[in-house]
Amino acid sequence: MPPLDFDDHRIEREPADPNGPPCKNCDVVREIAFCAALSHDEVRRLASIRCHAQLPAAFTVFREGDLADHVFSISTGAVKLYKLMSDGRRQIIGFLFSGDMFGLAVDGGYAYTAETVSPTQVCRFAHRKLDSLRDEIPRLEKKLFAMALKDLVTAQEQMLLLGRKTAKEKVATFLVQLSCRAQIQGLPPSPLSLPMSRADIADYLGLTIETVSRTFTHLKRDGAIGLPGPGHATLLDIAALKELAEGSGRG
Amino acid sequence: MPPLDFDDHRIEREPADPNGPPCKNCDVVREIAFCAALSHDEVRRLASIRCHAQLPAAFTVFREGDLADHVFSISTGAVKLYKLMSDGRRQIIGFLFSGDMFGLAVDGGYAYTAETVSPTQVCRFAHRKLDSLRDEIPRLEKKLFAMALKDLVTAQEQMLLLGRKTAKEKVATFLVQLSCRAQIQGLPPSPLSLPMSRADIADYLGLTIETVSRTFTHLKRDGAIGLPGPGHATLLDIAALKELAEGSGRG
DNA sequence: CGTATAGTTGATTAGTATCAACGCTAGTGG
DNA sequence: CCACTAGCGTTGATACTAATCAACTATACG
Repeated sequence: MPPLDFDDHRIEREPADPNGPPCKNCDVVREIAFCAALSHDEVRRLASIRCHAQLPAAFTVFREGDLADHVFSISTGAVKLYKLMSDGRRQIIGFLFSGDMFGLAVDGGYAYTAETVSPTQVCRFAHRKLDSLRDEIPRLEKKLFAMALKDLVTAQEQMLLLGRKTAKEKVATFLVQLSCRAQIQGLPPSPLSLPMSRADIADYLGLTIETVSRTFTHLKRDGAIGLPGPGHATLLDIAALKELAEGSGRG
Repeated sequence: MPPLDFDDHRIEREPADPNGPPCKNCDVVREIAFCAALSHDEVRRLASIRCHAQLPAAFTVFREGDLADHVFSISTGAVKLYKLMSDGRRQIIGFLFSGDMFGLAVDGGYAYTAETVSPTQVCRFAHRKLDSLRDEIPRLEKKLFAMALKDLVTAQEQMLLLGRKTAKEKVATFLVQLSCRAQIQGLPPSPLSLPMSRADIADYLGLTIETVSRTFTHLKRDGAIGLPGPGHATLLDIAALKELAEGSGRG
């Protein structure tokens, strides 16, 4: 159990004055995905209700069922979202990285637990304050909508993975996902950083730790990947991995 | 392959005149979930861009990857949404019933195929026309957002099912889902209508036809359900089914 | 230096999938 | 009117993937 509350890690809070000078962190805020389409003034208004924090690894941001009073945006780092069953079985709903948002909820309660994977910088927005901005800035509302839809499409893709793919296909898909994700962030597709543990990967793919480990080993023996060290992987044959991910893993 | 286009089943089209009298189908339109929160005038404007159709069973409304030009709302009947892999493996993303919407998409292409399970009445809205209404009616935008979020929460719940639940838990969850759904529609929770085939249920739960059939039989032997005939099930011990659904199925 | 944790590998088991046969119902056509 | 066929669902036998149980290594930590 993390002993600290979110606010113990709070770094700064922008002044609420909407007529003040552009905040010194506008560059950072602008990078945040759901600010990308906004005007300078709109970004400033958004920044005025924001609250920054640096969180350590394995920090629980909120738990499933908690009152959903804030929305979060990741500046740097990685976060996992998961659901638990009463006997401890866990399903990781998604891994999130720079620019991703989380914490939107229906009926006032978060639908999943959010926990940092590595040290992570986040922005926090109070739902109450964000709601009024959403009313005033239609583009913000539309952007949030688009992000929710993209999450939905991603979740549906993951349902196909969980319900119908083999272990090998699952792991290949996971690696390709991370590779694509890295490229979107302007990073190279191949020396891949894997900040999450094998247990996290297993709970994301609906497998056990052992099966994930074995499958990594198999892919390495096949020459598809390299495992230079813990927390890292090189994709040696991305085409083969993509083929596997799309369904050639049942022969 | 369905030989007919959607338009071959079109029944009527509301007049576009926003000053005309309330359309004779306002009752029907009002029932549609995403109209529920709207004013009479707003409903009329929505109705003016709507197009009704009666579709037969097993009718493909659209395919994954098709240009996403319309959003659909179910008046009566049932629809399944699914994704296919190249070798034919299928994952059903969701079963939809009266009041449910589908067809929202990102990047202009549908992310899944939509097919009727039974004869189904739907409303169709052109994205192009709906978009301008969304700009004019903030409540409509908010309602659509809320529905997308609800779909996201449902998808995440299903990810837990697919990744971590046993066959027995999956089937129990499925039955409880349908039962809750029936109650929301004002129907009794127990004599349950199962319009979808065993194959559909299997592809929804990430199982095979045989395992679904066997699991139904087991639940029947346990006294939890009754199977009076094809397409129907009675929930004899809903409490036990809910318990199973939440995770007591691994003993 | 001892301990804890993450990861890998091996042996065995178990839960579903696969393959196969059969019954039931509905629609078809003689 | 009744065989014939096709599709769906059930049941049984067997196979196989991935889980479980267990041992071991490597690394980090106090």
